[in-house]
Amino acid sequence: MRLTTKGRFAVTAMLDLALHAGEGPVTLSNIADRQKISLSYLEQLFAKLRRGALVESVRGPGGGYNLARPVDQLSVADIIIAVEEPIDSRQCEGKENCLGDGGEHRRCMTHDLWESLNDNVIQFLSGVKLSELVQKQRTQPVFGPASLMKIRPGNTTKRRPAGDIVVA
Amino acid sequence: MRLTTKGRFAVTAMLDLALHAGEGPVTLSNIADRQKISLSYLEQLFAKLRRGALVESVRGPGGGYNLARPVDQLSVADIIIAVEEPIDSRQCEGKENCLGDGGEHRRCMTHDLWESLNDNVIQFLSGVKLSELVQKQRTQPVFGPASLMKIRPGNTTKRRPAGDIVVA
DNA sequence: CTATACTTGACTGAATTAGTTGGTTATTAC
DNA sequence: GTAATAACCAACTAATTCAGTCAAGTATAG
Repeated sequence: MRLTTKGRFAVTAMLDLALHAGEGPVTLSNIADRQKISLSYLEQLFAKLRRGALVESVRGPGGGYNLARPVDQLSVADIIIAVEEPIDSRQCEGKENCLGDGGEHRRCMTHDLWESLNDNVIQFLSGVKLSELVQKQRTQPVFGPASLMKIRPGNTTKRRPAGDIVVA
Repeated sequence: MRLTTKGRFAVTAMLDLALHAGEGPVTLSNIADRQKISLSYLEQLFAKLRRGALVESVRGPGGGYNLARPVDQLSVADIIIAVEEPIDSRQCEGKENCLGDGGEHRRCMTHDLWESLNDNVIQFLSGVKLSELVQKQRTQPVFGPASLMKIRPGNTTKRRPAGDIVVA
């Protein structure tokens, strides 16, 4: 998984779409205007989102895009995976002979190490559903930097410093 | 936070460094040989790691790099933040007037939304310490794709599919 | 003094990002 | 049917980042 502004754009656009769901198809021009994203760039992103079966399109006047699934079944991970093409993350293509270390371990650690670290991040972002973002956005349109901190349970390992507000 | 191969290289290199700690300073040439990373690219990365006070350098013959902190106080997040320059993540530079939505909410959602999502990922990666990676690497040099899945507690929300092995 | 090894800076080709231009289809409204 | 709408599609572009090269330094051990 990669994590760039591209994914951010996509998440933003999808959140906008979710916020206006139920009002019929949403046009990309509308999203472009509201979120200040280039229309043609949005088209590229939505081509991928459509291929990934995250959105459905309606052509012609009155057309636009709809979410292909309910908001609680669409995660941030889904979106990012759909738009960011996958990463290589190994320079040994499955071979077992990529060490000059003295032979302590047979496979290079790079591969599996990051692969699993990756899985963890994906697991995490899969837990953040569009529905949660919509709800936060609706109930609290203007919020401080810490208001979404507590979206997921599971970060109970660490006490956050005093200034932070837990919303959940 | 960004997440590219650059950060991967850095994490790999730091893990290599950690694995050879206690044997005196480690040279970049050694890391380059073992991990098959270009020496000059490593130099760039370690320049940033040094500025970020994650490593200390010893010049001259017999020199090299040492970790600046104990392995249990060095997280994956520290490394990635040090080498990947920060992302913009807002197109309204703190202004309050970035909507054409009809004025429902005053600030554009993009900014705070991703900011806090970001914080969550950082929080998560901050929990993965070098010491854990070293230990996994030492006790189980060759491991399957699922062996690091359970590094962190906290993903108890979701049952993983049957094939996966939990190591922790 | 000399070899080692870190340090710095400028520079490069390739890839990716973000965006543009210019079309073509499909569908609705008139 | 024809005009308007809006998704689709392909090629092309400027700017940035990635990954790596090259060439100089400077500090230190022996």
